[in-house]
Amino acid sequence: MPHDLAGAGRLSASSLTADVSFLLARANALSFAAGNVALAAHGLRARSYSVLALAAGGIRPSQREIADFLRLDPSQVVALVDDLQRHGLVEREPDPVDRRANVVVATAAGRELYAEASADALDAEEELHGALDPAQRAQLAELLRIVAFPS
Amino acid sequence: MPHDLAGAGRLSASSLTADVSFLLARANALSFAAGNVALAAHGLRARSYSVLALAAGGIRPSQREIADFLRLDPSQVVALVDDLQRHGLVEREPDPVDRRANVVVATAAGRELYAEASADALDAEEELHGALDPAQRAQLAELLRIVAFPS
DNA sequence: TATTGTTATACTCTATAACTATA
DNA sequence: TATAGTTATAGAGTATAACAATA
Repeated sequence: MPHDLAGAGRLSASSLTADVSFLLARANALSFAAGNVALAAHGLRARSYSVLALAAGGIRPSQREIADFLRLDPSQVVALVDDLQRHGLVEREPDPVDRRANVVVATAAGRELYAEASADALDAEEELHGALDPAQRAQLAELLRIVAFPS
Repeated sequence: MPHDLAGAGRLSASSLTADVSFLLARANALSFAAGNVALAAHGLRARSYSVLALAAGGIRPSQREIADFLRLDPSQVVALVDDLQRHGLVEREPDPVDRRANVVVATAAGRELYAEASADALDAEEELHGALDPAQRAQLAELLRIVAFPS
């Protein structure tokens, strides 16, 4: 069943409608805006939330790993971790096997805030993807993983 | 066949991997960057290319329609159209039935540049989606249309 | 009253280069 | 020689408010 592009109006006839890059950009813009609204109540934004998620996951990532995974410049990670640390949500720990590297770990307060924020973020995502059934949502995630993490 | 997140390394264990918003953001960042590289040779960027695409499609969109479709603020469209017009790629025409509105149409030069640029943009997209077969690509586009244009 | 285009402004995000300390 | 983190800076993108002309 093809989608009728209800929200697109007269311009749904444009060739952009077939452009995956454009669809990706528009879907991301909606998702990003809705996510930021949901996260604002917790003093977070999309980027700081992502860093907190990695720090709270028990993986003990280095700043470099965070930069690569989130596709941020390492200097941006510095600023984001600075901000989270200032709010007592994460700590920098020296990597015992590489004294150049910092491992970023969430504090107890950070883990708690992440739990609260992620619940709201998931609610916002539900809202955004309400038109997709669970199978479609899983399929979208799978296809996006392939595009987002090319071998 | 599940994807192994080859590019994600150790952090593929993170819960972000299941977060469609995050995957959308990362896929879009890659797509956006690759697109801008491809478009730079033509003096365009993702946003100005999208405006040119709408102007070159024969739809005669108003600036307001462009803003809604591309999810830009109307004031951003002013700047983008200004720039394209300065380069002789589009013209503003008064809408005969609504004197408030400007209709944006591509010039001959604009249509020609769009043809060249879109070929390169499609090549870049091929590169990005090389891991997807045609059926998967069509499926991704269909799912993204539903998310990008909610009813 | 509401909408289209416009100007102005501030903020966030992104990109690049250079430096330091370690490896 | 290369890599992790850091600082600094400039540019691109986003968000908001206000205004004139027109509906």
